[in-house]
Amino acid sequence: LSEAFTAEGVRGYHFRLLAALDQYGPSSQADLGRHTGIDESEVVATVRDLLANGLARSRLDSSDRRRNIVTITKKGSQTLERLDRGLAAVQDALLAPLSTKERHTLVRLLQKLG
Amino acid sequence: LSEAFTAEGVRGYHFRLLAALDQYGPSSQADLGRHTGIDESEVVATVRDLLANGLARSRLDSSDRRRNIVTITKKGSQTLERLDRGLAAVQDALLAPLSTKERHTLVRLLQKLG
DNA sequence: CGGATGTCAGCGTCACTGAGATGG
DNA sequence: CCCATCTCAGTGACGCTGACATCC
Repeated sequence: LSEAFTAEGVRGYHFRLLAALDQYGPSSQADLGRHTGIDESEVVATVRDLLANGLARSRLDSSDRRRNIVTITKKGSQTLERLDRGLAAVQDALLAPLSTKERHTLVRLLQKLG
Repeated sequence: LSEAFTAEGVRGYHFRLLAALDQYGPSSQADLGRHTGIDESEVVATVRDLLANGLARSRLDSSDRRRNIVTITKKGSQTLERLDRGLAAVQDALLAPLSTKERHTLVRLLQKLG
């Protein structure tokens, strides 16, 4: 499950932040925390990792100097794509015992829970 | 969810070990690890907590002096019962959005995955 | 000898708390 | 003054690895 993550030198937090950056575009760290549910104190360290690995870059918001606008890089997008493919493969293997109809039912029931 | 645990001064590992002791009776620590899926190195520390809190007691197996036979105490059983009731309440609240039929379906689908 | 048991030390991830500095 | 943002330090639970001594 996580061999794809360690192969990319990435943890779950990195993946979730990359996915949020890809989905919402350049975001402040506070927004990243809100979109991913990751605590602000964790976002700080995780963004720092992404910057160090060239998966994202950041600049100060000129109109609000508190904000750190984080943007995904091309390298980050490529890494995210590989992680997405690996995740899809793992999910397929995990859900293999279920038929297509059963998968839909499972998703529906789990969504009802929250 | 976990307020019932902290109220008893207990973590998930404590609960799982108490439940295993209640279900299987006096067990060696190795057996506890196998029954609960908790790593041996974690069983060691967790059993030590249970002993310190009077929730379990242990003695050496006279026929195999490597083994530590752990037994649940009356206090441990009472604590387990309270935890069980608290857990049942939380589960009921969590599954409230589902009908009885839907709960059965969910359990069946999840069992297929595991 | 090989294998099982118990113990210990350590690491990594996830999740949270509290505090502080800066800026709107 | 109040609030948002960012940063840092620390704690706890969970899960694992490697090592070691003891005993069967």
